[in-house]
Amino acid sequence: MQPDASFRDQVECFMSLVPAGRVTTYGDLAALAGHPYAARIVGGIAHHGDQKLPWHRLVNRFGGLASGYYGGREVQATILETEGVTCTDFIVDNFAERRWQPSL
DNA sequence: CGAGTGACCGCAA
DNA sequence: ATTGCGGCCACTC
Repeated sequence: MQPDASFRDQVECFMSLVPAGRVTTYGDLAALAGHPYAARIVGGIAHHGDQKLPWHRLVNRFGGLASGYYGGREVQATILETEGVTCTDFIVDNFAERRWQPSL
């Protein structure tokens, strides 16, 4: 969270802080970056951002996997299971309890 | 610089 | 209950 870090940088920063076995929503990341209404930007950036970041831990507010994820949703689901997150029909199981939050 | 786009969110019909 | 539409903001071309 550098002062000169752009919205995109802040999102990527929080993203890298997300622990394995935990997921977060676009809206939450956007709000953490300081723009609660920029949830779409997070997704847009993600597609153009670094695949090295845990984008697979990004889900919509329903806890469902994103559509059009790099490689395919099945890949993301598999990765999430590898992280310790169980998914059913591309939906994170116990999403409410698996949702990661920075200061809560 | 201007316009278009986007892996979303929320509400209305 | 489900479906459709608009809107906010930042990033890309």
